[in-house]
Amino acid sequence: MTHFIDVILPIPVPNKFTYLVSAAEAQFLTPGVRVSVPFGKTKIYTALVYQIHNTPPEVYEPKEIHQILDDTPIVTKQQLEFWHWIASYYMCAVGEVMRAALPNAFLLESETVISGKNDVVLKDSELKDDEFLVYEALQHQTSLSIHEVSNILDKKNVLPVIKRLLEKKVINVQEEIYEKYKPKLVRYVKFPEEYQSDDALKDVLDSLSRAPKQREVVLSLFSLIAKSKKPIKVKELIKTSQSSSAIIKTLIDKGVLEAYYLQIDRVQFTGEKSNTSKALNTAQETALQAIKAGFNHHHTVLLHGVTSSGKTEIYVKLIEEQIRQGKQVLFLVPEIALTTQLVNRLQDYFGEEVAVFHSKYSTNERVEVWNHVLEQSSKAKIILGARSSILLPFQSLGLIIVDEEHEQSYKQFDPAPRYHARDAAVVLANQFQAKILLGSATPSLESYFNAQQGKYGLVELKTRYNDVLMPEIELVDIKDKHKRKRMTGHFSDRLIVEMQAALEEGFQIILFQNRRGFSPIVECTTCGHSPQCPNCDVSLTYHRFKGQLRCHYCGYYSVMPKTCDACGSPDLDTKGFGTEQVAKEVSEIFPETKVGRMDLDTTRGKYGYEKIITAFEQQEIDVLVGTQMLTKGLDFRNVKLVGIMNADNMLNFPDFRAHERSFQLMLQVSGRAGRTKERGKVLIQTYNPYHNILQQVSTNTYADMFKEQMDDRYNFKYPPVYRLIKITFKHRDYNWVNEGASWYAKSLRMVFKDNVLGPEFPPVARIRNQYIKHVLLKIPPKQSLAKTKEAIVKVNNSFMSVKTFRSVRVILNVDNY
DNA sequence: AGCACGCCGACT
DNA sequence: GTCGGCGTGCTC
Repeated sequence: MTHFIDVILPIPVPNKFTYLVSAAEAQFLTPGVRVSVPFGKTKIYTALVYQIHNTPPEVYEPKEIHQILDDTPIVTKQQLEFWHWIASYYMCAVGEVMRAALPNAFLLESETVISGKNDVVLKDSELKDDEFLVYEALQHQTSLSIHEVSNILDKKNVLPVIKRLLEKKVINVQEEIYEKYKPKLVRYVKFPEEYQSDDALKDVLDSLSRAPKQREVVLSLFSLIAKSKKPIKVKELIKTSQSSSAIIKTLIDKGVLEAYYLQIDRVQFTGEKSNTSKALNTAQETALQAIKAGFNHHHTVLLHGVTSSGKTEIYVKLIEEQIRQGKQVLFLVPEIALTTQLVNRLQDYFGEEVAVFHSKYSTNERVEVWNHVLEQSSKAKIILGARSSILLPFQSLGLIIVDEEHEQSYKQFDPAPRYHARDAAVVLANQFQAKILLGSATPSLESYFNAQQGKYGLVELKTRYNDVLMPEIELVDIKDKHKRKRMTGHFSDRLIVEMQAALEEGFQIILFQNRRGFSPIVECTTCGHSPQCPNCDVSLTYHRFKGQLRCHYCGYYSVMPKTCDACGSPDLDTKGFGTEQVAKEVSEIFPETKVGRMDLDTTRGKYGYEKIITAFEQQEIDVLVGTQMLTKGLDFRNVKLVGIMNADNMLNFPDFRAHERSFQLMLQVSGRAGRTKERGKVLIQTYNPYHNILQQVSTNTYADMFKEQMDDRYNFKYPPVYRLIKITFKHRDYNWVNEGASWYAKSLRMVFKDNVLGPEFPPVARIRNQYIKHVLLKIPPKQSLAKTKEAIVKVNNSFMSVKTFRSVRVILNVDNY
C-alpha cells in the first residue's frame, strides 16, 4: 500500500498539498510534525503534516518528502482545528495562519548554495568576467550562497551567471536547509577529573608559581566551588579573580581547567515573588463572586469596571485558582510593550510561572516560550501576551483574560490572517471548555451588546480602589474662549490656571493630543497650495524638530521648503497642531517646567517607550504630552490634572465608531488623573461642549452612551447589529482599481442587493503609489455567515478568472472594526 | 508568497 | 543583436 500525507505550507494558497511517504515514514509521522518538502522547481519548504492517508491524488504525481524535522508534534490537534476556524471565519488560507502562528525559527527555508568542482581546470578565456570572478572566489571558499555571489558581482540578478557556470560544468548547485533556532549556551568552568583531589590541586598551584595571575584564577575557582555547589560561569570566575578571558583560555589550553556549556533560557525571571496576592476589598470581592457565578452559566463574562477599580487584583485571584488546578492561563493585553507595569505586578505574584510573549521578542525567544507552553512547563503557566499569543500550543487552557477588551489593537489588519484576538479567544476558550473574562472600563459596544443579549455574563464594578473619587471632568468651550481672546496658543485660560495650580502643588500633568508632529499641514497663504506626498494622496505633515515634512503613511520625507512650491510665495502657514507643538507651547507658557513627549516618534527604539515612562514615574518630567499611547493602562501615582487639547478632531473622524472611540479614549485618558487620595481633574477643550458624547464623558455615563450609540447602529445598520466585511482593491493603475471594484460590487449586488456599499475611495485614496478602493458588505442579523462567505468566494473566483482583474489585489477583511 | 518562464526597451 | 527589465501563472 502506498502512503501519502497532506501538508499545510506557509503560503497564501487555499489548498493542502499531498506528498508521497514510505510505509516507515507513514508509521512515524503524526499530524503537527514538521517535514521539509520540495516545492516548485527548486525550493525546499517547511510544511506541517495535517493528515496521513492512502488515497492517491488523481491528477498529478505526488513528490516525495525531503526530510522529517520533528520527533513529536510541535503543533497540537486543537491548534490545527483552531487554525482552520480562523482561516474559514476570517477568509484566508490556513497557510497564512500557520505563518502567523509559528515562530519564524520553526520555518526553515532552503538556500541555494554553489560549490566548485575541484577536478576541472579551465583556461581563463573560456569564462566571461563575471563567471571568472565566481570561479576564482570558489578557489578560496568551498561554497557560496546566492547572496554572496550577488555581493561578489555587485548586481542583483546573478542567476544567469550561475546557469552558465553550471552548463560549463564548473560548479555544483544544491539546496541547503538549516535549523534557525539556536539554543543559548553559557560557558562554565570546572577542574578536570584528574585535578579534583587536593593533592593534584597543590601540584597545579606549584607549577603555576611563576604565573601569579593564573594561580589567582585557580585559587578563586577553588573558593567559588567551596562556597556553593552551583556550576561556575566563566564570566563569574573572571569577575571574582579579576582576570581576563585570555588568562582563562591559557589555563584551559594547558588542561588545568575544563570548559563546558549549558543551555539556558533567553528570557529569565530574576526577581523574587512575593507569594501572597493582595486581599480584595468588598467591592472587588463581590465582583469576584459575581464573575464566578457568571461562569456557571456563561463561558464568557464581561467585567465592566471603572478605571483604577482594581481589576488586576481580581484577575490575580482567578488566575491563582486555575493554577491550583494545574491549568494554563492566557492573559491577553493590547500591546505588550505598553504594559511593563502589569508584567512586573504579575511576576510579583507568580514569579517565573509567568511567560511573556509578543512580536518584539526575537525569534529564538519565541521558540522558547512556544516550547514551554507545549510542554506545559512550570515556566509558562500564565502567558501574558499580545494578540498573537492566542496561537500558542496550549494543552490545558483553563482561563483566558482579555484586558482592555475594547482596544482596537486586538484586530490584526495587515498581513492575513486578519483576526480579532478577543473574538478568536472566545472560540479558543470554547474549544477547551475554558472560561473567558473580558475586562474594560469602557467596554466595546459589541461586547456590552452581547452581555445585554444574554450571550455573555455581565459584572459591573463601579467604585475605584481605596475609594478614590472619579476625577472631576470640566468641558471648556474654546470657541467662546477664542472670541473673548482668552487663548494662548492652543491653551485656554482655564487650562493654564489649572496647570499652574497643579504644578505649584508639585503634581504632574498629562496633556492629550491625538496627533503627532508639529502641525499637520503646511499651507501657502497666497495660493492655498500645500505640499503633498509624491506616493500617497495626503498632505505632508510638518515636523519642526527635524525641519522636515513627512508622510505618516509611507515614511516619505523632505526638507521644509522656504517658499511655496506652486507660486513661490514665502508666506507659508501651518494649520492644525500636533503633540510637538503642544510641547513647545507648554515650555513657552511655563518655562520652568520639564516637558516630555510620548508618541510614535519619541518611542521608536526598543526601549524608547520605557525610558519616557520611567522618567515620568520618577518625576523627571512635569508635563507629559502624548497621543493615545497614554491611555494604555498606565498607572501614574502623581498625576492630578489631565488636559485634552481638542476633543473635536476625534469626534469628527469619518468612521461609524468615531463616537464610541472618542468616549473610550477620553474616559481612558481621564482615568490617568488622581489615582491616589487627591481627586483628579480633567479639562476637555472643545468647540462644541454640547455634543452628547462630551456630556456623557463628563458625567461618565456609559449606559447613556451605549443606548444612544446603539440607536444609531440600529438605524444605520452597523455592528453589533449588522456584521461587516470590507473588501479592499489595490493596484498601481487608477482605472484598473476603478473597473475591478465596480465589477466586483456589481456581482455582489446581484446577491446581496442594498447591503453592498460602494465602491468608494477612502479618505487617502493612494498609499505607496497604490490606488485603493473599498466595498463594504453589511450582513443582517439573521443572514447565515457561512452562506454569505460562500457567495463572496464565488464572486471572488469569477473575479480572479477575468484576466484583466487578476493583478488587482483583493483583500477580504471580516469584522473590519 | 516565491520563482520560473516569457515578452519588450537600452545598451555593447 | 543581447542583457536585463518586469508582467503572468503554477506550485503536490
